[in-house]
Amino acid sequence: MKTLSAAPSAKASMPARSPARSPARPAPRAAAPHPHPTIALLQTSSLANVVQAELERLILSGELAPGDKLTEVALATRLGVSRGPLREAFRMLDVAGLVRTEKNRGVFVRSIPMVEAIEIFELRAAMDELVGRLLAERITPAQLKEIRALVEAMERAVKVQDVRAYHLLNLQFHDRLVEMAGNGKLMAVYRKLIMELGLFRRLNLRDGALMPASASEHRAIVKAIASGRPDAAGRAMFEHAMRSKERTVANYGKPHGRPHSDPHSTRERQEPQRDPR
Amino acid sequence: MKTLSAAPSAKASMPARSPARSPARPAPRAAAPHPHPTIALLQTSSLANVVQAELERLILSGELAPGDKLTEVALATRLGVSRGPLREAFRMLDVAGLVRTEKNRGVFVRSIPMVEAIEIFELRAAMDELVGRLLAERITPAQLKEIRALVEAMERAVKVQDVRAYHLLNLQFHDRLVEMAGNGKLMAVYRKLIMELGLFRRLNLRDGALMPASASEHRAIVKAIASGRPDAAGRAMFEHAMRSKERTVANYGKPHGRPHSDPHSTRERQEPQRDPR
DNA sequence: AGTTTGTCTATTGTTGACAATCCACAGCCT
DNA sequence: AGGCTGTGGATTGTCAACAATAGACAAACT
Repeated sequence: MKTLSAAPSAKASMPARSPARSPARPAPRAAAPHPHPTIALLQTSSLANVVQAELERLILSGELAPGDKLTEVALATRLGVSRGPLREAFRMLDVAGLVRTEKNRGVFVRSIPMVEAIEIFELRAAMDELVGRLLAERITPAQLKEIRALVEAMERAVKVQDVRAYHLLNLQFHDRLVEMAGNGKLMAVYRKLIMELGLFRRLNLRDGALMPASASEHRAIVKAIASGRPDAAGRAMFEHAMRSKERTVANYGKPHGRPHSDPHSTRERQEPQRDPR
Repeated sequence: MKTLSAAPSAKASMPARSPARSPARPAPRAAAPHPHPTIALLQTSSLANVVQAELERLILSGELAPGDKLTEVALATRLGVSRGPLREAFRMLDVAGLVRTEKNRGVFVRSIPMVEAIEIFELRAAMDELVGRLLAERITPAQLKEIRALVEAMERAVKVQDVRAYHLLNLQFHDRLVEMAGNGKLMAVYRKLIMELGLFRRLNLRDGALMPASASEHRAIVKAIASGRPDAAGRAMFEHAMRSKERTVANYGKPHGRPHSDPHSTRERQEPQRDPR
């Protein structure tokens, strides 16, 4: 099952998305049961969409870092398209919160300031509480089994101190829970928030010391959900999200070894930095 | 430093909006204390932004109704711009959820199905719960006075059976509460959801009989917030939102006099409606 | 010397033209 | 008649050229 892989980016705007919940739209066109993948892509995605997805990937992977200026001709040349579709992709990413546009000056990769990250954590907590409530009422045994497996995988990662694996599993765990809650809008907003948090480097891993705490909270969440009590499950998830926030805030300013001076550091990383007075 | 953090997202969807409360954005460039409004607009808004705002207005006012096809040349001519900026505006509105794009077929005003409206109501409930929690802790006496005035205005509207006034006051009441909560991200997402709900006609007014219930819940909300107990305030707001959802669902299918066969009915209102099997 | 003004270049904003695709309808074949 | 095929018109997708703005550097003036 590919559940997760498609999760984080998932085509923010989505012409071709809609996994289960979208009302209809069975086949992109007519009644084509097996459209060749390339054909299907051609039918649904325009250049603007592809460019948008690719830029999203570049940004979330860190290849384009917060503050970077996205020059139109340079990027268009690099991606092999003209400026038109690229600009359309810029507009999508702007609304999605991944870039910021300054008129007549250009487009820049957004950087999420601490205060905004905190806001996102709080909002996510509220949404997670709803997730817990919904799941306590409607989760199936098969789903319970699945998330228990994720929790166990996380505990193994803790034992081996594999911070990277833990991080990915953690994302997958929460994403699956949100998805299982069965509220499409909730899921869409949640993923958008997680994407923006991806711009808040300084968060990724480091300090594996607090992994155990997080892990034990996960077990408590599953237990509360399995108990079938909406209030308890909601509270468990809310508290977990708020504690994640606290942990992040606590780490603020800590000397954090740069994750890894990435090989792309040759690129210019010019913050706009106008108005120097 | 320019604190350009001013209105992080807000701008994307609603450039010219946000009446009095917008944090700052005093001078777009340099240190111009009193930029002529027209100048300021020229400095910040490109055609794509203006077009986006105008389309947003047309859609939310109902002048462009759900299902309407937005033909590029027609709209571009009507608005006096070329197709480029118009297409960029389309991409923004697409991500914002107001229109839906089908490759090689065109852009259509989205229509929110009932199930999605319900999802939005639930999500809003979760967010409102957070709003209540936050407000119980940090609301000021002046703010309390303000929202009490709104509640009283709503009660007057109920007494006179002015459904339209009540509806607007209700929107304002909740918007102010969210704003007072002091979480910018929360506010941005909340407003986006409300905008999408605006596409869910069948909701606006009608059945003024249930106004009193809604109104009394508002008073309970204010009371809970004023009491300073986060749990109580959160619960009050959550329950209110969920009851709003129930009221809407209950009205589903009821014979509802078409709001008003608007004068624009001459326009084609062609649903795509392909795939007729 | 410091400040202001003028010019120049790189980059963005906008437009119009060209290519590709879809849809409807007419004509042909069985 | 019924269904398939091909053509025509309209609309969208993409591109490249043109106009406008911002930022930087140099010259001129006080």
